[in-house]
Amino acid sequence: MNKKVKIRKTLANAGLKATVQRLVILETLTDNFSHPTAESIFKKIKKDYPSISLSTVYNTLEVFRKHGIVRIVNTDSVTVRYDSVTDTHHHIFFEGNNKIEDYYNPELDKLLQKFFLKNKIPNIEINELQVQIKGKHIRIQAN
Amino acid sequence: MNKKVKIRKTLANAGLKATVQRLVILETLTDNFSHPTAESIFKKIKKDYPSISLSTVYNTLEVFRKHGIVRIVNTDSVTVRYDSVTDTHHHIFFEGNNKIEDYYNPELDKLLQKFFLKNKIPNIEINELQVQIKGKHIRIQAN
DNA sequence: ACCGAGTTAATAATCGTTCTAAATTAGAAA
DNA sequence: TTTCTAATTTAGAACGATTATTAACTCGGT
Repeated sequence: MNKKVKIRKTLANAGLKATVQRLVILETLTDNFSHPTAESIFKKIKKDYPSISLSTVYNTLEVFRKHGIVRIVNTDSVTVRYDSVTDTHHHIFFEGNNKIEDYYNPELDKLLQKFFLKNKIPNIEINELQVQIKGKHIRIQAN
Repeated sequence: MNKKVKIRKTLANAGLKATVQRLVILETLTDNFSHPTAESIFKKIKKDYPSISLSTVYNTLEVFRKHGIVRIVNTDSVTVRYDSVTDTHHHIFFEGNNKIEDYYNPELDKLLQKFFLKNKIPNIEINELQVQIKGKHIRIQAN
């Protein structure tokens, strides 16, 4: 299925009108794996579509979040970053260059689920387990 | 060892002057397991020590963070929350009431370390693995 | 093509955090 | 104990990110 059609379908499934702004914001987000900020999404879009407003980007991202179309990535900076992938996955935080990457590993998910099934925490019904992997970006040695 | 003495020692070890403000901020933080915000630390202290400034709280927390005395807890809200426990541990995020609790489990740490030793991620030298446990607070059934 | 609810744009307001510069203070040295 | 100085604190301004407001616009159903 074509990308644009997919995006339209996502909006329709959520019961959201397919406005130009929503289409372009969601497309920007799905094309970018860098977990952009609202501001950087705005700037990227502004080039091809100068009439877009920053508040529309904020509003739209919040609407998307409420509908589970995007999620917020937890960083230790003040600004919020977005991710259009909402299924179970983890995040790699590269020290220094401020990059964030997705990390998928169903085996890890299973391992964690199993662990918390055995080691029940009282008073909580877990619905998400997410690992934050933090470290330094290194170059692989050629030898 | 007495609590106040311990706090003085922590500051001395970091090479930081033991000012009243630092002592009281660090004490507030170590007494509170609720991962407070800068603002809420400020308010708590203000009662007994009305001359404290909000910027001092911000400054001091940043100094502490740089010296590894406190760490920032990643939430998906805009405001930053602090934790005076800096050794390896995980966080439980309770949905709804906005509470955050520490979760210790050396077995989990070992499990994760072992996992990532087997499943190496290219280009990264991992120095922290932290699990975010998210879920609903529930009441245990009495039967 | 028209209508109405939903959406957007522009901008003001707010919130949390950082910066600035002058006043104060801890702690080393005399 | 007093003096000195660099470190620290204070108050408030400035800043940057986000949210709220409201009038104008538009999508999609008729």
